[in-house]
Amino acid sequence: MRLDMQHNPEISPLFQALKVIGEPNRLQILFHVGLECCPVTDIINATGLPQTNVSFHLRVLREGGFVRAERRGPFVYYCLEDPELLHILHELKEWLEARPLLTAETTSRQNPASKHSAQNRVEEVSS
Amino acid sequence: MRLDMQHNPEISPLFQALKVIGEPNRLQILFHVGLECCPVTDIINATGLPQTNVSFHLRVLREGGFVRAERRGPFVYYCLEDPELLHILHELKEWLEARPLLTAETTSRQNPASKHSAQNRVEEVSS
DNA sequence: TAATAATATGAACCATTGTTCATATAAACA
DNA sequence: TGTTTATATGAACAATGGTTCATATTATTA
Repeated sequence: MRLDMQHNPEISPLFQALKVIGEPNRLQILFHVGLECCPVTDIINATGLPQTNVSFHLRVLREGGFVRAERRGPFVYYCLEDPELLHILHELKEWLEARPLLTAETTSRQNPASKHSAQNRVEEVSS
Repeated sequence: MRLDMQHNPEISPLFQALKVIGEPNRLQILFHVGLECCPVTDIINATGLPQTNVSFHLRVLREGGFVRAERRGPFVYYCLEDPELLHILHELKEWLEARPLLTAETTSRQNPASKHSAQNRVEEVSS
């Protein structure tokens, strides 16, 4: 990535955040924690991920300010810092699911059959 | 990434989308296109990215269903598929900027000085 | 205090993906 | 038709970042 990009004040916080939540296991962890705090063991069982991997992702989420850790006896509970995040993600999810489905020609990044096909050419527009 | 994750119907479309827009150059391109279609040359000039790189990111955005291409004479104009995306991203951005700032201890992923410091330990909670 | 359970960490490894290079295609114009 | 401009593509390369392994830390309990 170009250095001057991640310091662009206009979008820097946005892409820093998207980098953190744009990872499937972390997204799954966020949704599993949900509105109720839960211990790491819970997340390990729910996701099936190895303990060390869960700890890694929890650290990224914690340092991104999305969750916080609370020790309760031998367990460390993780909680969402702000449940509002769930609303925003839900809204994005709704929007994505409402979109018209993409065709195979546009979704596949290497489909030999679609090369040079009519669908692959850009729409011609009267300028 | 685990295979069963990207096929989890609950979050799959969400993380597929976040992967696409969670890249700084693509995010910059999305914001630059904004509400008005613009030719690739415009994006090249605005971002300073090499032409071939811009084309690469435009392809990812196109195949993700975020933008569409329209040829107008010698130029190919790119347009947002749905401006609603800008609203959602703006909302996320607002929320991020409203959050309390993170301390150096929590944001730094390898700060030797902060290791084993009081801040690095989890909050103790009466269970 | 020894042993066990819960979680974190650093380093090595490996996969994904962004970048670059060379080149191809498509349209406009001389 | 030859040349120039605009954009796309495939392959090689490089970097980022996720995963695993071994081990450390912290708290509990016998």
